[in-house]
Amino acid sequence: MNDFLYLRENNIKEIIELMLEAYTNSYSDPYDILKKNSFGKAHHRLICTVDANPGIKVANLIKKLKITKQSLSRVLQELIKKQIISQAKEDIDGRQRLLHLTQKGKKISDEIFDKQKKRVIEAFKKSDSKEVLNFKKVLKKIIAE
Amino acid sequence: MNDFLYLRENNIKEIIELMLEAYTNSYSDPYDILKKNSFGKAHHRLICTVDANPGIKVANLIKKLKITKQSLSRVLQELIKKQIISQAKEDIDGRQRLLHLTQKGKKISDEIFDKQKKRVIEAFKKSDSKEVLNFKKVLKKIIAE
DNA sequence: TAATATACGTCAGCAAAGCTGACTACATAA
DNA sequence: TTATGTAGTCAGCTTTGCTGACGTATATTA
Repeated sequence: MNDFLYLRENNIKEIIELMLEAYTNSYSDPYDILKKNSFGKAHHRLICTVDANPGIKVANLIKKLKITKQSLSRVLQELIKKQIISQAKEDIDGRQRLLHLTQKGKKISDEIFDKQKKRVIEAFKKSDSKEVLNFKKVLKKIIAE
Repeated sequence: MNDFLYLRENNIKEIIELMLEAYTNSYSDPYDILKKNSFGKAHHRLICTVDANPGIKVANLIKKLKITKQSLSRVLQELIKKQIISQAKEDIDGRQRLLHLTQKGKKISDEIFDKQKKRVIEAFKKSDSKEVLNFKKVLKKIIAE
């Protein structure tokens, strides 16, 4: 099939399943914090994405999360009302709304992150810097089209 | 905070968000194949997991996917009826059901995989074997408790 | 052997999170 | 001024998750 072992179909298939499992595990860890705040998985993904992309536009959020604006809106408006996320008009193009975590939002995001990071830190502690660097590099390449 | 750069909070947070994005992207690629077969995301995850874990028990599937047996059952029974997944009694413990993809199931899983693998192959082609090896190693460490 | 525990399946109902389509409000660009 | 682009909303639907209760077959244990 292919000269490079790591490009063999079986290896790719295995890695695709590992990504599912790693994601599922990582994003279920902060379950209690989310429940305490009456948040679900949709809120979780939204908070994480806004935290990692401060000032993101609604349109880009939709692209990243791959959901419709109606699905996003239901959750986003809820988080805006609860003052977890704030929106501000973009200066140059006044149609766009730039999203940020509020102070309150940052606090909750950090609480979520504290639970979520443990698993990753444990994994990274058992790895050397080169491995972690390569992990991140490949992740980014998978995301890029 | 920490002596090791890769253990800094900001890096961990970024990586956790990259995992969300990589998963979201990878698992949305075979959308057309799934739709063609009237399958949703739940079917997708189930097929991938059984493909990667032939002979898996229902109880272990529930643990891996982190859903209830009722949620699993709805989708699983549908795939059994459509002869995508087969179940067989375990020899030693007759209560357990071992799950496998049928021939038909393998065909569909491969169709899904063909779409899904492209993104990963592109990423791996831009990487060297060491990077891919480390990517997989770290993924596994994140999964392990 | 009889009681209990385990693995799986099922019924009913509910909640969360996704979807489509149609429409409005406002801002920008042509 | 008109057309296009960004965001928000209403209505209704499907999919995917949940809880609780119960049934059946098989193992295990007292």
